[in-house]
Amino acid sequence: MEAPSEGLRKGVWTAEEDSLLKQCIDKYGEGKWHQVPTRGLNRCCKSCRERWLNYMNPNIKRGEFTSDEVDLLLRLHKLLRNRWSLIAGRLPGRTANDVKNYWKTHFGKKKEPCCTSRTRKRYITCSSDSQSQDLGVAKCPSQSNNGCSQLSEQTEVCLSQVSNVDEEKYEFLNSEMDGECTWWDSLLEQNQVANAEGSVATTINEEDCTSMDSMSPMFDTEQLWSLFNAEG
DNA sequence: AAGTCGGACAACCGCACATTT
DNA sequence: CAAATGTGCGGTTGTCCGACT
Repeated sequence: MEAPSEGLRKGVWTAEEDSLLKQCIDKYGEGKWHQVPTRGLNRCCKSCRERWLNYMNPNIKRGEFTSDEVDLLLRLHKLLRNRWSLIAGRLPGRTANDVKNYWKTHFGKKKEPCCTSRTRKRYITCSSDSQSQDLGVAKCPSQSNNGCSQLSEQTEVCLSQVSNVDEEKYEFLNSEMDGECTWWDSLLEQNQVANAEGSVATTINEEDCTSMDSMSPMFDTEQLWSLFNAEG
């Protein structure tokens, strides 16, 4: 199954290893991870994959999360829970690891983001001229060819209300999320009406939105995103 | 100035799923 | 159909570094 770990390097990647990895990706392309360790890179294929997907991939956006990204992240987490890859798929340039780390850092500990007296090295960006314009819309990983419109209007609605003050932002986001069930229920309700004639039906319409974990295994995320799109 | 604390993030690990043989 | 292999994902850990004492 997994490659034997004897003799394979672990820990922080060096610039030389990064360079070797990039050469391998250039040659074999993404997805041929088992080829990489054969190119003089003494790392297991999984490590190579992670390094590329989480750090070296040119599509990755570094730096602070913008306010609309945070807003979207909160909404998506409410809906999807810890499906970090799905959430990341809706945040262009962000990886599942990024999203996961950000969530745990800022929200996972039930910590008020501003209650600390320390000035942290990273902040939630709340500028009114956020990068939302540059961000455009999130793409569907499974529909990466043409992408799809994602929550953009809802996000803009939120953005228009986001304050430059962290406390206000946090409270606002919380209040927004408190209304998420209503919004979600409404979304499902609309879909039910739209599908009343017998077209594709969602399997989650009976679910309380606070208990997504108990969702039917038949739950189809693509249907969910189509609902998102239809709503936005 | 030095030591400590804690946040942020990169990387590791184990498991599950998909694909191939 | 079952085993082997490859890949993806989420949870956890380790390290770095800035802020504080």
